[in-house]
Amino acid sequence: MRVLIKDIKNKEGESVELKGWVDVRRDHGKLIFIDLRDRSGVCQVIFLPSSAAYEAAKELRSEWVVRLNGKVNRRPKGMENPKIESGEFEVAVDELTVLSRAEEIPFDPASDISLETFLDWQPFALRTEKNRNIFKIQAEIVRAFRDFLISKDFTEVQVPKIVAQATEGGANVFKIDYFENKAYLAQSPQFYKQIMVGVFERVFTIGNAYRAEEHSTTRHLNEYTSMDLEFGFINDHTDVMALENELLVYVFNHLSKNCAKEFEFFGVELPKIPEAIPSLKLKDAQKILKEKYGLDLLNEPDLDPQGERLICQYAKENFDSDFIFITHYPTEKRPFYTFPDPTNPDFTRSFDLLFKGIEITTGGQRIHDYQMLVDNIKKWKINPAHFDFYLQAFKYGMPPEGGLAIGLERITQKLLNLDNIREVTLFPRDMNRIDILLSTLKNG
RNA sequence: GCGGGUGUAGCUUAGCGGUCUAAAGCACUGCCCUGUCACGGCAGGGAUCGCCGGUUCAAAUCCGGUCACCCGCGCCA
Repeated sequence: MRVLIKDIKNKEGESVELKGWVDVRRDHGKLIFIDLRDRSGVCQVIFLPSSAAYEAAKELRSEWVVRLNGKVNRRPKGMENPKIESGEFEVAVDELTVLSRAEEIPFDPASDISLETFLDWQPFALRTEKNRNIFKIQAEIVRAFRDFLISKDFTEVQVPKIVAQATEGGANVFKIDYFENKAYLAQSPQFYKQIMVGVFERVFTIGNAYRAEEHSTTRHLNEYTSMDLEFGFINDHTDVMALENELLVYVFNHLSKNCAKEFEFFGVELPKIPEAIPSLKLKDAQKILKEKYGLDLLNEPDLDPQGERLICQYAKENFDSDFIFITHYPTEKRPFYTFPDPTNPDFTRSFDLLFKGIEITTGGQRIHDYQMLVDNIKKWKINPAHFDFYLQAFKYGMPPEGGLAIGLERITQKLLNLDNIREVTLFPRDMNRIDILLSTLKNG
């Protein structure tokens, strides 16, 4: 029976079978050490000249996959390795089977590589400790998001990614051939999650969203993971903000419990998240930027990247918060379904959440009144006939509702203080690359 | 799309007009090593310095073009 590496500490003196990858080899001639890696951790195994496996062990190289049998021994005094969980023990191997050989590895997994090399070699590069940690943390973010919402009586739904209409305007969409017709890749699950509020009252969905924007930045992807939620019977957008606040507190608590080792690896602390994340109206944020930092965006409908960075700095200095809500974006800047502020309809009951200088969430209250939606669609000069399907949900009774979306890769990136969003994306799609460089297809 | 930057062994980098017949660490090959843990020691293989052209007695090094990638901006999660 196979034993996992993390469990060998309970098997002292016993003969165990281990399976895994050769992490590194240290050949001392008469004495060969291998660091063996499996899904649970790393341990040292030792081959002595007296072992039947000794000759075969001379052949071993990095990333070979092996099965071995040996006895778990406590390491000699002074030979413990405090850096690894199994460091007080080692396995003296007497039987070795090579399950798979590996070619010479293309780079040193313990050293830094360039982003380009990482992307070129992702199927192998993801095996490094750094990358296992990144994607373990990301998986736990998703899990915490899901667990929290389920505990709040939300229902998870799956929604299509092929859509008939270029829904939201603004961002560009990918056109695809759909039999005899054109179709598009969804920019967001927006319409479907709203429709599902009429069914379940509270829903969430985690899935890919597509943006055909020709940009090359450290925070954009053409395919990203959107964590969306939407729920009914709200009073206004502040209910959505309050839920997100509670959600994030839950997520970070979960991470501190389940990913302490991984965060330690990156040398980062989890951000402090206030019980009430500070909030500014866009206009007020713009005034602060002008007065405090001399950045004049007063006539802009939004903050620019520098404005986002500065207002986050302001939040850190004045509220000791890595997070800040910006609310009340101009009506003209937001999609047609955004709920206007009754006290000043030029602005909306909408918000962005900024975290360490970038936007990680957009959300708000939506228009739930059928006639108001239809009027708005006309005002936005879109053909309401294209939205008949969506509008059914509102025609037949929709409670006041709202929701939000969190960019999974962005929150992961900022949490770990990593430079480029592609470092936290499995197989990122950007202008130049779909796994392989598109330029190599052009030329080859 | 616009602006800036970078391209030197498999990887990470040094060299930035002559001393370069291109250097180092890791990886790879061979030999040595019974306590290493990114083991160590000795030896070796591996690069027409992204590509094309120009300036010069002389170009990895300067200039122009080109290709590729990276960063910033618009836009956005």
